Amino acid sequence: MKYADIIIDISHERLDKTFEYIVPTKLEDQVSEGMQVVIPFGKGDRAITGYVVGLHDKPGFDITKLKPIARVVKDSIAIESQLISLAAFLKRNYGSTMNQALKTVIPIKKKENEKLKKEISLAIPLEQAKIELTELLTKKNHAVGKERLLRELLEVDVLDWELATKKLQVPTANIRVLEKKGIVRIESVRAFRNPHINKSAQAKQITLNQQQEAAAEQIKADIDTGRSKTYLIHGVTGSGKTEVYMDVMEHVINMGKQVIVLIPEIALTYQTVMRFYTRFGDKVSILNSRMSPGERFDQFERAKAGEISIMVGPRSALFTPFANLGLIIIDEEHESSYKSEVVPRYHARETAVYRAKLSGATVILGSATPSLEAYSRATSGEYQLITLENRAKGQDMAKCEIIDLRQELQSGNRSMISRRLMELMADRLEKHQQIMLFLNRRGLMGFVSCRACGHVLKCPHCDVALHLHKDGTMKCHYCGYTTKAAKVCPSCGSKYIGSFRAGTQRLEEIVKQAFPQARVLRMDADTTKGKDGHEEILSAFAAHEADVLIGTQMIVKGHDFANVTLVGIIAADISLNESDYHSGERTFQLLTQAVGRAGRGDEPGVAVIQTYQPENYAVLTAAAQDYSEFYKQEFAYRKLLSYPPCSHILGIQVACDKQADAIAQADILAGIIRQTDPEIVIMGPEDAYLAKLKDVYRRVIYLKADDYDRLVAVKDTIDKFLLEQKQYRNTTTWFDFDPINTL
DNA sequence: AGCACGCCGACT
DNA sequence: GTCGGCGTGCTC
Repeated sequence: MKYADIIIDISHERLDKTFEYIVPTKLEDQVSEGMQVVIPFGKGDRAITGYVVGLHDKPGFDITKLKPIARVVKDSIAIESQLISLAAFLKRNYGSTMNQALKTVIPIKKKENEKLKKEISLAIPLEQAKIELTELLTKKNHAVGKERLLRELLEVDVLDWELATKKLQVPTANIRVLEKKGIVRIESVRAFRNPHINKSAQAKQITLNQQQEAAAEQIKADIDTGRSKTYLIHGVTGSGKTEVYMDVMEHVINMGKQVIVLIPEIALTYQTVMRFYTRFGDKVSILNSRMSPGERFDQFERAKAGEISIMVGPRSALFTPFANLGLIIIDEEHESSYKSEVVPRYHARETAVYRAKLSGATVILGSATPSLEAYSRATSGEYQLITLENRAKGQDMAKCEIIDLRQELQSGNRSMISRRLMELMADRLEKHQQIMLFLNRRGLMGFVSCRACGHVLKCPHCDVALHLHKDGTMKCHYCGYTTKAAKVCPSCGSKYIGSFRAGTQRLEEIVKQAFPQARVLRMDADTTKGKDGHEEILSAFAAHEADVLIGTQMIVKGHDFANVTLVGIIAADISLNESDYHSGERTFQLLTQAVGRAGRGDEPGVAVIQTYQPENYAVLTAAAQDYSEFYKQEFAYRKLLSYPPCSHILGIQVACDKQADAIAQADILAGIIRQTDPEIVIMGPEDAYLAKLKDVYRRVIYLKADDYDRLVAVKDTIDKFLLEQKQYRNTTTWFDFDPINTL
């Protein structure tokens, strides 16, 4: 007799353990580790799905209480044991239930999303079929449907079920009868939905330059000796990291192994995807967030079936069920989208390294502005550092000018655009070259406030400002609360109340005013509403249908515009004023990327950085395009204040609809932490950044420790306590290790 | 999570 | 006397 350990598909801490079931003899050859099964659970034996995570011959529980597995879920993708250990890794290192971890690791199984295509074909030789047909015609009132079907089958080998029933109007009963007689055969074929069909593009021969060649050869040599390593390719913008990736990818694929390529969500554009298609053709599959669960499921099935060898996609593509994974590439490794925002809040970089270890695969991280985490590991020798110092085609990096906005103001210019930038813009417009203006402003603009007393109108359910919409309403972007736009200030009664327009919108007006002849495109949340809004604006700009492109971060990522010779950064220090330890790093990355947009073609580029803090190290080092200097200073700062990567942070959030309970529970947890690890640094409990969201109050506690495992230990202690405590069961607690966004 | 068991209040 | 409130406990 076999016994199975099963994780049940209910995400609740109290059920977050394995339950043992008997494997019925008739299911013994079907049940394996990773299989999805249906089991009777609880008093009423209600049918619940679960995942088999272990099998053994001896029962480990009171045998009289064991129930048998009901059935195996049909068409489920068995999670390989490797992915189960990945789930265990996520649970341990990022905090979640095993069920939540398994769900992030396995493809969403939705049977209704899986289209089955039925096909009809002849089950007998052609000659015999002809006889059958003539026999059929001798009958007086013979079924015309059958006749049509047989005639068609004499012509073609296989016939689509849909085609037969809809177009040929053959009644399904007729087909069934023919099947019973053994004349035709009906087969179900899975209809895969591959989102991209365009194969017209031609692969062009790519030759690596010396620098790229050296990088690729180094990695390939290591792969050949069978030692899996993690590489960080630090290559300046335009150095051609992608060519290096592709060269190594080809090598790995020729070895019969598979490759996962992670790219940031925002870079998942047509161009990026096409580069892989033209090089590798049908071997490539793409995952993106716009795909339906069914489409994603299909792609994972294809990967498991061995139909593809490359999966390109965002964070979640990391869990592609490849049997023989040889390489994981993480492009733009520093991007924050590699950190999950839902439990388990895993980081793709660490998780990729772990998955690679499990299957002996190699990891390549690439960035022009590596994260402090990756770069510090590279300098310590944990990762292999590869540097690409020159642009692929030998172009010079753009020249940078820093404009001190304080001086600008002193000399009477109150505009968003400095005189120097104006001057350069006029020059470029005259030369018919293109300009990009970059306003480094995140979200929260357009809120409504009173100009008399400064009162800001907030959502009654959330701790955030309401946004004014064009239809005369005010909306909360977090919960959707909508109300009529206020005419007077609810606080002081003043009628001088209004919203600030988004910065990009005002910038557009200023540019149009100053250069009435210039064609201006604006790219922000307002102008990119449609599905391909992004793409449309960018390709219009690439086709030189506009002279000036104005936008937020989204315009600085990934696109090559050969004719852009001037990049203006309107306010470099806005992101510096964000109150978390990443602000310097984020500013440096954004500025470097923005500067890197200039001078991609033959003409040299110029970048103008406008700032109120021209002496700031992030601004200075970005202007000088000096990563190592930036790294040196930023690392010293992190070291001094014990921030990652020099130390680790655990954010704990307690949420409850009753504010008093949230506060009380957070205090209790803080007490427990003090007890279990008196040495650990505790900050808080305090209100979360959004203290109230959808009428739920949130408290946060931050812990700091040099040793990650100490934080894991605290998490485990809290988990255990939560399981045992009876009070405050109405609160929910979750963890965020090394958080990227302020909780 | 869901369901049963169980011990107290206001009802046919 | 019983119906039903939701507190407590358990689920292989």
